[in-house]
Amino acid sequence: MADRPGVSHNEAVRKRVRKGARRPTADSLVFSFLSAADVVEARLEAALSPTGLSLAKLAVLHFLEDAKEALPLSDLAARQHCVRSNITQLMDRLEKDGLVRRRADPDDRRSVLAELTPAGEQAHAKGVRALADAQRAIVKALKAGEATSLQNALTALTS
Amino acid sequence: MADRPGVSHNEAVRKRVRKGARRPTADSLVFSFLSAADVVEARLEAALSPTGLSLAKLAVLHFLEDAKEALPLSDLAARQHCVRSNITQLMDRLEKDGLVRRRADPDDRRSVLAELTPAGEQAHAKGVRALADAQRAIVKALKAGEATSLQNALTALTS
DNA sequence: CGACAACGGTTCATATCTGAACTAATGCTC
DNA sequence: GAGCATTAGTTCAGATATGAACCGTTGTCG
Repeated sequence: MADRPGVSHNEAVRKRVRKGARRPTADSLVFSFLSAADVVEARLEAALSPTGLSLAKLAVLHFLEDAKEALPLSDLAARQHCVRSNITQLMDRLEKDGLVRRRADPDDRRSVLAELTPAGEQAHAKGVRALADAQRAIVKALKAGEATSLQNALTALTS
Repeated sequence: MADRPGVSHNEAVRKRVRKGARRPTADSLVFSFLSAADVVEARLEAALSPTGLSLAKLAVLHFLEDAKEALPLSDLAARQHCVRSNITQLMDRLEKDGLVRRRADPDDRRSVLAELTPAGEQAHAKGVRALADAQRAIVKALKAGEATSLQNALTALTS
């Protein structure tokens, strides 16, 4: 077997799902949940890949487009729910891609502002379109009732 | 805000969930799904962290314990659903932790076998216990019907 | 048998991510 | 206004992943 591209990574543990259990055990349910999430995430990532974007990169572009103005990197970290060092690196890659620019904040010399380049705006538009298509395709697999009950289960799980 | 530990990483994009939409839109459902998975995964990871294990490491230990014999690294990659280079590195770290050993395969000089050390067996036992507790706690948040309908939705999503 | 494809592992470059340590700038407080 | 905590960003080390390139080994086939 060649190195398959793939659904992948940590999905591993999750796949230990006993077949044929009628009332799902705690571990089978939890792991099939995580495994399903990996599958879904991989599909989004795959839908995005022709645009050269990842979910992480698109998120940054999206925040900037959404805000309609340059944002401090801390702000991006807060919106991304990640640590600042992650944004530093993401920005490095996005800047190398020519999709964003770093700019000094005139009002606070500690702060660095991120802004979209024209290329960044275009990439964002493409990315959003590709993503929306993929999301619709995914949700289409659910019957109406399933979508609602899934939503309820998600709320229960994270509350 | 200090760099909070946390739930984290790519959860970012997923959080763009419109509040108060009665019939969830495709993107809100998909992103709240991925976001919920991050929360759940973070809880498992947190439950495991006192044992010094990650989900990735525990999975490897689990496969070895389960097989009751040394396994070739390719085999681990297949079970983990990941590329072989990932296993090479995971094994390096596990070996540094003293939890597994690499051994030559007498029947195939290309192959390298992984086997548990006594410390690895103990770590596995602890890890499995911690994980099971966490899984039960997570599933307990679901009502009986919710668990079943969640399972159905997961099947529909990944089929 | 000898060429060559396929396999098993490693190595390297790269992408995400975290968290700790550091620097510079700002704000607060006595 | 000097001193100190806080904030913003970066840097570094390290975990987890992918995928390409590489090297022995094995197995197959003309």
